[in-house]
Amino acid sequence: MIPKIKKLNLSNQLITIIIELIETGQWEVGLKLPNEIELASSFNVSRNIMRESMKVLEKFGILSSKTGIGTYVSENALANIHNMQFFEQLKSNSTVEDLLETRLILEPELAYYATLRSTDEEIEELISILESDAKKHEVTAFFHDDDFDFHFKLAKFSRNLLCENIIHSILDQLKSSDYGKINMYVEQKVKEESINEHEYLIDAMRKRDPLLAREIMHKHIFSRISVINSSYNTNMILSKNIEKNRLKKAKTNK
Amino acid sequence: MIPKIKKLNLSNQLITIIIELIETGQWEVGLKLPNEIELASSFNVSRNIMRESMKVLEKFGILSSKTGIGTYVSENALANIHNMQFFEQLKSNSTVEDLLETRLILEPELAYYATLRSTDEEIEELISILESDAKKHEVTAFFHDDDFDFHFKLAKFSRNLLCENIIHSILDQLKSSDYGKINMYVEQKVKEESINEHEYLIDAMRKRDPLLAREIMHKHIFSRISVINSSYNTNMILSKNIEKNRLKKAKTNK
DNA sequence: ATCGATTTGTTCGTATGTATT
DNA sequence: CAATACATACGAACAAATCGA
Repeated sequence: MIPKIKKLNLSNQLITIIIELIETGQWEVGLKLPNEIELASSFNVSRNIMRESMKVLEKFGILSSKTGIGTYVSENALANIHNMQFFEQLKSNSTVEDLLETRLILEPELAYYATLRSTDEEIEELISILESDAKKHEVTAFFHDDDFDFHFKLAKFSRNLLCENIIHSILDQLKSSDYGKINMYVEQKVKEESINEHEYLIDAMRKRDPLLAREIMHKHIFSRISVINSSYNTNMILSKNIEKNRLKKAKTNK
Repeated sequence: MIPKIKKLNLSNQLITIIIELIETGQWEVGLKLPNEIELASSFNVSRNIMRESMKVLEKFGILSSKTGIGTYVSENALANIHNMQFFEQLKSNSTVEDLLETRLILEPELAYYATLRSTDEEIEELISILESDAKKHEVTAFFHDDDFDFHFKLAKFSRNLLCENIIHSILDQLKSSDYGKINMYVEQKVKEESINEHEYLIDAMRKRDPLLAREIMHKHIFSRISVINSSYNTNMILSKNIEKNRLKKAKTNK
């Protein structure tokens, strides 16, 4: 095996170094940094490199620069360093299992809240998505934009912006994953089944029955996951029935 | 009212413009961009500003530059643009209500999964946190590091890295919010109550009773939220009892 | 395999705008 | 108003990596 030599560019190195300085407390929160010229010379880089790094750290809420005043370590630098690491993971490293399981956790509750908080007009919106969905008789993409829209709008109607964003990111991520590609070629029968489940959900929302809506959404996502599991990827184990196996695994791995 | 004039610096403006170009499809995914000098002149900025902007967009996984080759719009640029917006919101704009409600949704489920998936040794870890917690007889910070650790470790033991990170970010955010500061000065009685709830939860985990663990965690977070609501901030309405009022409000606001 | 063209990576010098005193 | 300190911005140049002839 030939070891891969990753040559990090200066600004990325600098970003890492500065984050470490803050994490280890050598640069305390709220600290006023020396000016750009001094900083650059103390790190032995040019001013532009210094600025490129600081620009990134500023965007992530770790540093904060004010014209004519100076640059400071942000008050919530530590929290945002973690957010940044979270972001790195979200960007590339989330497993399909984690993504699907998070949907299974979040979306039933969001259906619950959406049932309580959505307006009648908003429920009509969901119906119109479903109709445009049902009209497409051809076996098109199952995990297509309409299905995406339905789940995304429902998250929106739950009136929790944070959860809405989380779901949006997860759905985006899934679309570009293998799971998303597999879902494109699912058979017509499964597609119709899913549309039916969406219909049941809307019925529950119309009746303003949040508990029923939650239950339907849970079954819906769970069955969707199961279909994918059984037909395409046996490793994608999510079923609650086999969680005891996981438990054993965790014990033996110890 | 004097309108606030926000003078955005060039690179931030440029970042916004480029994101819009990609969102509207004018810059397609996978597109190879002109070289930095041409780009800079077409945007009427210097090459350094161009580079600062591109560096940020690269860190967010929206652009991708390779030495000697050129710069491209990333394959998952659209997903990462949304991730970036999610990040912006996470950084600063999440309401305490949304943060707490998301805990209420996630953590009971995480307790469920942690009960199924944690090792015996990991449960012991939770106990040791609790003991160091209980030892501190003085009325110290209630929402202090031990409480944080307990909830964070539990999320870790759920074996879902995505959820673990979400919870970590939320707890970080709450600590630095008004809610976090209020929580510092809660009375001894409430603190003991909370520690007891943690104990019940550990008992349920030892019995490997996931449903009970979930229920206890839900009650725990819910009661914690209620305490804050009733004693400090009547606007922080989260109780499910008053959700019907929210529903009415949503209707009338339409 | 070398050379030249292309492109990003990096540096320096200089000028401008803005906020504090 | 002037002096100072700082971030913001520009332009020219060279270094390093990559690709194709």
